[in-house]
Amino acid sequence: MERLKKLKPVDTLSLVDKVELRLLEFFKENNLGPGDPIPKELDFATNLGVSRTVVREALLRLRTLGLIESKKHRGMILKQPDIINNFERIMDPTLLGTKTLKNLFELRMILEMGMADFLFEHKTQKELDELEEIVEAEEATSTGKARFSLDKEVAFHGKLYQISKNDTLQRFQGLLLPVFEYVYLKETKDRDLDEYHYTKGTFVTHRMLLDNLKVGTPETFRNAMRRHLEPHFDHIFKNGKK
Amino acid sequence: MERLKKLKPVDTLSLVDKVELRLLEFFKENNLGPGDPIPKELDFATNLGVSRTVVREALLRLRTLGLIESKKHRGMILKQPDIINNFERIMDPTLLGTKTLKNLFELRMILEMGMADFLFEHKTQKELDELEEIVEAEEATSTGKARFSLDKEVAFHGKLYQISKNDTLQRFQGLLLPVFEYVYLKETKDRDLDEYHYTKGTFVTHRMLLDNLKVGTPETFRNAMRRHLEPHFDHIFKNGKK
DNA sequence: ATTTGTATTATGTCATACATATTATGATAT
DNA sequence: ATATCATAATATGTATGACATAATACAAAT
Repeated sequence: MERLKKLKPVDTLSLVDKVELRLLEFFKENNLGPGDPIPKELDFATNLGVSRTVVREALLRLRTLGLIESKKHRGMILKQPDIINNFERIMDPTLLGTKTLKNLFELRMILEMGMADFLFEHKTQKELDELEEIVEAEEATSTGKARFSLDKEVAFHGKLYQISKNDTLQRFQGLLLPVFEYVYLKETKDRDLDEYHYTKGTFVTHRMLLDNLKVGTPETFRNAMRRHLEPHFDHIFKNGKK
Repeated sequence: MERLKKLKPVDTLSLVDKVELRLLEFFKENNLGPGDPIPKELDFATNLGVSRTVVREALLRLRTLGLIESKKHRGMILKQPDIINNFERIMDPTLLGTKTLKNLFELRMILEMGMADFLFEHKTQKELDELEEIVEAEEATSTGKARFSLDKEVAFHGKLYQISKNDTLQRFQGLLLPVFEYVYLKETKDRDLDEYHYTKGTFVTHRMLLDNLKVGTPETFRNAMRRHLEPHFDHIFKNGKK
């Protein structure tokens, strides 16, 4: 009975699984890179000794992952995989678990805290002006309280990501946005941000962040951002402990 | 001729595209979430008025994205999509373009800069001890110079991510690792990190980061981390300007 | 009660045929 | 000769029907 332990499980991979792996091998063996055309489905099928169906499903997977692009009715070529794109289709807050949502919300805060150096490195006058406009529009409608309407919030922080000049980061935050909104709304239901007590009596507004971005340093900006995000940090850390 | 502008392009979506969207709608309409079983392929096919082939391809896409799990020969159920998993298969530095690589490298630095608050919030004595071990092992073999072997580097920073207690972040960094290594190696070829001149004459070692994590604050830690990463920041920003 | 056989079921795989869009090529008209 | 229009060739897209296979439940057997 004990001897059964020696028996290693046989590969239970489906044909499609195997073909997918073989295809990836094939691309590597032949040094195929983005832009290169690949053989047609039928050729793969006959050479691999499987039906076109199987080849097609394997190719479809790689296409779904963004590794292959299908020129309709003409052929397929390898493609530079688009990392972010895969997220987009599944980044639906209603389908993600609460734990993942929490993680993603935290991730966004980490990004905001960590991007300071890139902002200062890449900021331009034009962008500062645009940010200025956003803040002014905000001030015109705001009551001076801590709570902003969600769209103003999004506009301001979105602009920051844009200034970072990192496309991947920018698109990534675009994906995190629905999550942010989702959690934000849930959060503001629980308690009233207007009433929130900032540790030093004042809260850091978008205006202050902007001024800081203009004349400050990455270091001062990080500290300002930390205080700007304080309600969120507080919320996360408190809830984690209760 | 001008009137042609009014003509909006007809939907060029393939049947599979449409079915994929319909399926997603269906899940929402019926309030289906992770764990819930979904109708079988044939039922979808007859009800949608398309062949099983099309339904199957649409389902396969969602499966590839991790939205659906197929219990072999028994049926399919909705699944909590695994955000990170999709990355893993395509995160091959040789297949990613240099621009994306640069973005991802930057992204990793942003994460390291931004995670301080979470480290201080979640750190435990046990983890500090483990980090201590890592640093000691490192010091035993190191010459005291700025350059560390890659695996020590990975061990230390990997531990930090672990301390953050954010699974998504942790797995994300695991994916970024190959990119980091890839860029790191290219970087250290260009110039010698041993010779690197830190702005204040000293460089921040892992030991210092650890001590800071023990007795400092998120704020001091961020500043320490910034200086620890200074060679990388410098490299990125210099190259961007030339 | 545990094991073993059996029917059922939904997915996995196969084979074939036809539809459709793209491109190239050649035919036609001005 | 240039531009426009048919035509054929090609590879993917879609449809259909069939059978294989694995998971499960339940009956049968020891």
